[in-house]
Amino acid sequence: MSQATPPKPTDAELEILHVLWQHGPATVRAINDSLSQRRQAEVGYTTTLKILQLMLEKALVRRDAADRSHVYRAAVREQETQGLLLDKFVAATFGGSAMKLVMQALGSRSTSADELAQIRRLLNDIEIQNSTSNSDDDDRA
Amino acid sequence: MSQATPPKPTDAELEILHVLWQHGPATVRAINDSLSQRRQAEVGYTTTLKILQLMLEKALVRRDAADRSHVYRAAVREQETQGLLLDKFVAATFGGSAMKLVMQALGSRSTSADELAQIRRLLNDIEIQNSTSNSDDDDRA
DNA sequence: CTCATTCTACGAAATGATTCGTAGTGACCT
DNA sequence: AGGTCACTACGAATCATTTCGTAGAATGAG
Repeated sequence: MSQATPPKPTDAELEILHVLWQHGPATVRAINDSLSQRRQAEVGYTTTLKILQLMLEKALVRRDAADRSHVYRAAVREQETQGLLLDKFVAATFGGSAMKLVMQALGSRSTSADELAQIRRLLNDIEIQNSTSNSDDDDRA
Repeated sequence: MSQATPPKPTDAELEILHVLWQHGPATVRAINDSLSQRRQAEVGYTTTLKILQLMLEKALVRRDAADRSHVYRAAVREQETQGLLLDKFVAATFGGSAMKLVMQALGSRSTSADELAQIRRLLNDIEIQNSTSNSDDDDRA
């Protein structure tokens, strides 16, 4: 059981993870280029390299050092990482209430009909899940 | 328009804002006590004081210095502040997609029937808003 | 008046994140 | 072989945040 959960990525680390999640394994050079595009300004090559090295220590990424230019890949899944960050954020900002967060996200933002329908579909799925896993509780309000 | 938007509060500042939002105006002493309760450990009195002084500079709080022990009050509204933080968070973590956030928040979390109903109600309200305020090709922004 | 208590103000240490410069190494081209 | 280029490793400067210690002023009790 030496598999400690990788720690919460910082902002810069998260940005690199986004690149890796989107593009798949990549060299420092490629990651740095993506990063420079994504922001408005050039990012120093060694800055990106350094962060990747720190991420390697934290086990947020793995690397293949077979070639001279190492290839990095994400070692954490997108959904899990986002869930982890979401938990922290909800705790700090909304006192732990995911409901408040959802209300705020939907309420103070323009949401298209498509998106609303998508959420409804999700709600239905969740309700089905809830009722099938919990047979004595069939409420038809 | 000299009303610059107060900056994004840090974690410690946000925690103090929570206290102020919940309890209303309070002295440093009272705030410090609430903080110490909220966490597991004692918080140094001067630590709380210092943060409040910084928050004052940033215009996150106001203070009444009439008495010897100053009374601080929140200068930013809860919903607005949460909305600001939410925007930043969604941008950094979900690439700007509030939808992904909502899906994640609802999907990977146990949500009660009550809460689901609450969200459905909110969805209905939003759809009504959308259809009444915005009929087809009538763009009155 | 004097002492103890409580307050504010401020400096500064400790920590974490981000950035970049420099050094060293290997590869490739001529 | 010699020179140039791209790469990794690493130290260190910078910046923001959080924390606390100390000093000095006001207050109230005896």
